[in-house]
Amino acid sequence: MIYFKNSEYQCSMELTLELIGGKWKSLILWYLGENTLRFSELKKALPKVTQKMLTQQLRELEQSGLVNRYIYTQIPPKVEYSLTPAGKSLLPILTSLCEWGQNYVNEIEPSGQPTACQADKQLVSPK
Amino acid sequence: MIYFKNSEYQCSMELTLELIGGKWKSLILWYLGENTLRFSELKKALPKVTQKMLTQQLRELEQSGLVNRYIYTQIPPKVEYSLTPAGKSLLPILTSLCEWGQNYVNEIEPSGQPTACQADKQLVSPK
DNA sequence: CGGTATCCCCATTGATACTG
DNA sequence: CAGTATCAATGGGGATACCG
Repeated sequence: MIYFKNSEYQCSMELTLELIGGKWKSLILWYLGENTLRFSELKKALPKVTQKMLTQQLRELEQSGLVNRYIYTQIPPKVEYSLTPAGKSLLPILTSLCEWGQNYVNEIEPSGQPTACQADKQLVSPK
Repeated sequence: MIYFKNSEYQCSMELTLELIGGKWKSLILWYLGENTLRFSELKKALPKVTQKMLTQQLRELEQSGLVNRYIYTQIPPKVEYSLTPAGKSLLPILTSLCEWGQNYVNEIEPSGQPTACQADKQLVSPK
């Protein structure tokens, strides 16, 4: 049994899922990657996530120390998000997961269009 | 954009999360590991999951081709679950996630008790 | 034992409006 | 622009009962 932040977990996997198992968390971490993105950029990259949800999940990731939040005190406001070292340390694993998903699709449906992990992300980064 | 099973996904990560992002799916895959477990054993290993949820998540994992379900036609019934090759191919990544979680805890709370991934699982396997 | 089938609640999420 | 605040709705998930 693991005790952490007033909760108990049966195993490390359960704890890990508490940190990144939220509905959109892995996806947010993945799209942040090595980049620094403004809130609106993140919102555009994740159109299926509502503003409310995005804010909420970002706050939790921030509490967990996986995401940095930098506020420019100006009007109109500007807020930038990036991964902390702890967050970045997760990226290799997320890459593996992504590749696993690609292999899965290719084996189930070999007819499908070729997919590429990095290409996915580049679709959203250029202005 | 990736099309798969009548749904469209923005990237491979989104697809992967569809497969294993369910509330308990990663945990189920993790506890199955290389083992073959009966429904009741799985239920005991995951006390926080209700029978309904466990059944439901297992069905979805089965549909996705990650879990085998073998039914002994006898009374009382006996059903055994195990990972398919596709499911097992995920285990190294789950192990990495687990280890990442341990490192995270140790860095945030160095005072904590030593944790071990494998030890976690052994707690539930003996009788 | 390993499930369905029902009922039902409340937590998560969405939609909308407002603000520094 | 990047949020909060509020209210409303939906469906995820719990509890219970029953079945092959």
